[in-house]
Amino acid sequence: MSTDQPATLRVAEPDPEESEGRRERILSAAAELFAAQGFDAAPTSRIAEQAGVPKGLLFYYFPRKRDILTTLLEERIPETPGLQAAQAVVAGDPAASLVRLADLVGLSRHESVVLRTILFRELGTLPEITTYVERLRRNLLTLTEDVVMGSAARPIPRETAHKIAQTFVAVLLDDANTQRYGGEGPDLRAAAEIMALAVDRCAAPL
Amino acid sequence: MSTDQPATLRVAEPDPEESEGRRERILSAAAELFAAQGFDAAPTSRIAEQAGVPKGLLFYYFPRKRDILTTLLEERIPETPGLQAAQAVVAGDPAASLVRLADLVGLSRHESVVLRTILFRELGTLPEITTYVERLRRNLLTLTEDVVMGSAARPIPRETAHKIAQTFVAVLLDDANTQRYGGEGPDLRAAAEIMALAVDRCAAPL
Amino acid sequence: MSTDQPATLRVAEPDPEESEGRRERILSAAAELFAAQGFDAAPTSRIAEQAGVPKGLLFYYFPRKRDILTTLLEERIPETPGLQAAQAVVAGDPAASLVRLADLVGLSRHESVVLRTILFRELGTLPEITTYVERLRRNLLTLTEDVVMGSAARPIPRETAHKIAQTFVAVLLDDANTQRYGGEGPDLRAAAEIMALAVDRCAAPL
Amino acid sequence: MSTDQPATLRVAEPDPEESEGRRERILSAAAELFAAQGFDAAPTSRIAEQAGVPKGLLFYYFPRKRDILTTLLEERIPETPGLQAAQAVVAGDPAASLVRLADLVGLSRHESVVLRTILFRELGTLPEITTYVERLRRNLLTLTEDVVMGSAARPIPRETAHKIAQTFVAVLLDDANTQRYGGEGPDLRAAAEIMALAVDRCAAPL
DNA sequence: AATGAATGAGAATTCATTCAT
DNA sequence: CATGAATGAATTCTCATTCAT
Repeated sequence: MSTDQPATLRVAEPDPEESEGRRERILSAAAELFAAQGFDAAPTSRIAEQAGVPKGLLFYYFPRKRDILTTLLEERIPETPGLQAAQAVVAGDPAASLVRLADLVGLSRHESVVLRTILFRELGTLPEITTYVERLRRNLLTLTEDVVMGSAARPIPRETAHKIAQTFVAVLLDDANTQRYGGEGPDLRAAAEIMALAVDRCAAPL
Repeated sequence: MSTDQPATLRVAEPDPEESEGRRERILSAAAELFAAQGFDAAPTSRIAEQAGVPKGLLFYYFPRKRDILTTLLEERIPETPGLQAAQAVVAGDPAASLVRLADLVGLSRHESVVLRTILFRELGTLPEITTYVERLRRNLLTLTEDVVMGSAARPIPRETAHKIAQTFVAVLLDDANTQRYGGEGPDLRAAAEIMALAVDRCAAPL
Repeated sequence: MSTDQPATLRVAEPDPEESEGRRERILSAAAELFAAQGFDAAPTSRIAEQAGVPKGLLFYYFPRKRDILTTLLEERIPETPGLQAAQAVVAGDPAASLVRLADLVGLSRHESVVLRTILFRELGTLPEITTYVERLRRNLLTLTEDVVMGSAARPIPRETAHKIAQTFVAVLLDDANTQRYGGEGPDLRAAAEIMALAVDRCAAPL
Repeated sequence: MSTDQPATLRVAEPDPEESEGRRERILSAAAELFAAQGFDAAPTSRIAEQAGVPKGLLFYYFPRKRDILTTLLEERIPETPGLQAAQAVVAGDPAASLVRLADLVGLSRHESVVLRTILFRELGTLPEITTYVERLRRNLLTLTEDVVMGSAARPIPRETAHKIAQTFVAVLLDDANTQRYGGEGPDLRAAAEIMALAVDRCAAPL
């Protein structure tokens, strides 16, 4: 009885190496290496080695090397679908709202950084990547625009909100891009404050 | 007779193929190919072919392949040295000034795009590239800050100018990055207008 | 309850896919693929796929890949055992007799062509194949010689009949070989007529 | 002076291994191996080894493995172009003429046998091979027909000559095919005699 | 100074075969 | 009996780099 469930669990995940599942370990190792050296420069043999699996297994799961990359896109990269503008809105405080939004989309969450690095590096080599990045920008645009509209103390023209969104999304993406190489990027909080000033200025009847 | 051979030498330069100099042609061909397919995916043989020079010559001028890349960085990438903030300033009109600045630094001039593409793609692989991009950002920051300060109708705090500069430079760089793959990036003019609103709001005594 | 399972077993055979038996389906698929692309170029995985059986089953029935080939030779290639010269003989008409013989041995029957293709292609790689082809030629020689002797209007020397047989069998085999690639081979009827002329000439007292 | 020409020659071909030229040695080694084990089963590494050249050189001369095969076809396989029917004709003796023709086309000359082996084996895999074999058959047909017409003691109908040619060419090709595996093929002399009988029979007014 | 033939260290990928279940 | 996940040896091919001339 006490052996029932525990036994299964104990046997299922016993080997520390097996804890993640071999297919997943290949994906993780590949993500790490693609990010560090680029897709072309990362040999499949190294991926297998780092994942601790035989070389043949890579091609059992992913017939061609690029399938590893596209699978990474499909399975590992978080979309922003569930995210609602309302979750970020701090009524009457656009600056705080935008900072919160940035936090929620989490482009700079560590786990994301590795994948984002691959994304920005390999941009333009695979159509899938271009498509993904374009969709990401569009999603962020809509989200940001809604947050700006929703958090403004007084109503502002949608057109202005749109321009602000364009600006802020660029900052968001430039920030993500900067993190690829650990450089000093834009200050998200500062940008949010500037956006708030613009909101304020344009809302004010003057 | 003795004049015969020298004549050939004298004529050597006008040859259209020779017009640019073989070393330069190698660099141009490499730039094109690195941008199009990435550093790793561009074979030296293709570079030689496209440059119209024998393969051996590549390694005569550039002992290792990566030397072509670093030379490209050193010799071909325009710095922003001569540029003075004053050249961009349109007194009293921050928006126009920023647009003008963007134009002057010319990150999106066609010639630049090729090199920028390489830069952003190979970011993180060569330390030289990281160094260059960081310097570029710093230069742009200073320049932008000065332009904002110089074009504001009424004085604004330097701290605010700094934040605006951070924001606008991010937009500038995100725009440059977008051009790598021909995607739709931020609208520079819109961003400039937003910056102007912020300047206005913060300058206004309210 | 106890009838439940057995019922399933009883129904097992009618399944259209099962109609031929899985082992037979493997052989058929292999024959097709070996003929189309050659033994080496036909992967076992494709054979299994085309046969609609799991890959493991191949090696259950045929421990090594070449066992599929040898089994094909043993079980699928029609010998000419039952065939009697008398069945082909049209008395007094050697030409018609030879054409009839060609028809009876049926080297060019569609089903045979596939196997013959493999045979001629893989000739020299497996000793079994060489043996088979040599036996085939000998059988055909005897058969043809008898048909020539039996159909000649007037008696001819066995030696001449032997030479005619050698010639006609060569035509038969060259014809079979030609069908491998769908090329235009010899005209069997024309060859038979020529043989008849020779018979006639040598039988005639002049 | 005396050192001038001889020196060059002496240095040019000194190494016994170099005597044939490396590119040629690759082709010879490949021919041998393709004939012995088939195109697919002969690894490029073995070819290089047998030719005594580094593996990379194969791909320097022949970018893809199949280029070795097609080059063999283009450069090593003797066409029958210069051959004139007249060269084989022994007036009034069709049998001798046909034997002589067989000798002149030399399908069974040792050097040819290796290449012919490849040809017949790989028939159907490369279109170039099919084309070549079809052209060969056509050339032989014309040649044989002319020899038959030219050597007949008394005139015979061209149609009959054509049928005889079809028959004899089939024997020729079957003979070549047989030599692939060292089996016992048709007797060319016997076939020639039979052809002569047919010529005789059909020329005779009876 | 210039060149192109040559090389060998890998690269991605394939595939027959094994074996635990 | 049957299976499909797993493996590693082998294969074709690429390419930066060298070097004799």
